Amino acid sequence: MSRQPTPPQLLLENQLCFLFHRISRDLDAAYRPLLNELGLTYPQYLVMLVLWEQDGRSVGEIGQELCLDSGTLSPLLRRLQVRGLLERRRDPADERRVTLHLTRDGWALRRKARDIPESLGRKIVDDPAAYLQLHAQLTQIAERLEA
Amino acid sequence: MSRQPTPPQLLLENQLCFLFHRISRDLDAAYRPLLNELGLTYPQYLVMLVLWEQDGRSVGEIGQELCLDSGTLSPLLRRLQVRGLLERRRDPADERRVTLHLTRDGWALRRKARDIPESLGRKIVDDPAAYLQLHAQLTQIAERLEA
DNA sequence: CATAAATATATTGTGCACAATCTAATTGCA
DNA sequence: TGCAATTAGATTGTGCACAATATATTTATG
Repeated sequence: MSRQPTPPQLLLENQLCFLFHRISRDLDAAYRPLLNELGLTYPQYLVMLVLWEQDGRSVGEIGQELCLDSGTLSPLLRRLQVRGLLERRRDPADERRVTLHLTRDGWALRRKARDIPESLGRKIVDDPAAYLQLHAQLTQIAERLEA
Repeated sequence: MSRQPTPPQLLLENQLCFLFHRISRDLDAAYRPLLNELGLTYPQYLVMLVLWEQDGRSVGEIGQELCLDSGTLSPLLRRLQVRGLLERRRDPADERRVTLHLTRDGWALRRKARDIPESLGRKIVDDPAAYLQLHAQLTQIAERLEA
């Protein structure tokens, strides 16, 4: 039987990838109680961030911003629509496109979300300088992986 | 209407959390072609890593190692069993426990996985010193979030 | 010893992620 | 103009993640 000891690179504790995987789930769990009060999941919250920043974007534009395809976004957007947070309209200029438009309730939710980012940020790193350093380093890693 | 400009902390580009979310998915995508050749998904690969390191662990022990509950692990382990990579046995000493045991095929897969970690590691950071620094920083963040 | 509490795992239901496929609309070009 | 290629989005199917709940076994307690 091939029961040699496991080579060190196959040990879980040495793997950077698992740390990213794990932190991503930790963050999701940290967001959950806060977002529950807004009735949103984390990916739904991301879509709301994108629309709060610029309303009326299309499905494709949101997908590009969040690196998500229509298979993920279509049902997610339908749930936000059912909740009454946004409307979907066919773009008259290009009938293939569907644009999303926040409702009054969708805009109102922004006030309740205002304090979430800072609250979460503090859970990751305390020091603002470390925050910026890590942000820069991770941005570089993400872009490298997406290249 | 409440159409004040979005406060900066609600801007997607300023958020560390989204970077973690995004990198986690980028890594998943980077693993996919490599793991496809082994017929594994990334979470299945994590379970195999844990068992290669120490065979015969229980569902709960694996869950603790990977921070996963039985709702995720039960069906995942069943798929690995159906693939013939492991067997599940009721622990005779405690009939509530189910222990997992790699088959010959499960062990054989370790050889094919040997080069994956290094290949992935290089996609994240080139410099070994930077790898270690980031590993330490992320470990601290993960432990802080899980505290 | 009987039974209540705790523990280990499984099941169900919801939602995200992504590949593959499909439809409809638009664009390019011969 | 007419048709092929492209583009936008939706749908389907598989798998992960997690909350809530259920079941069976073990342990603790009176």
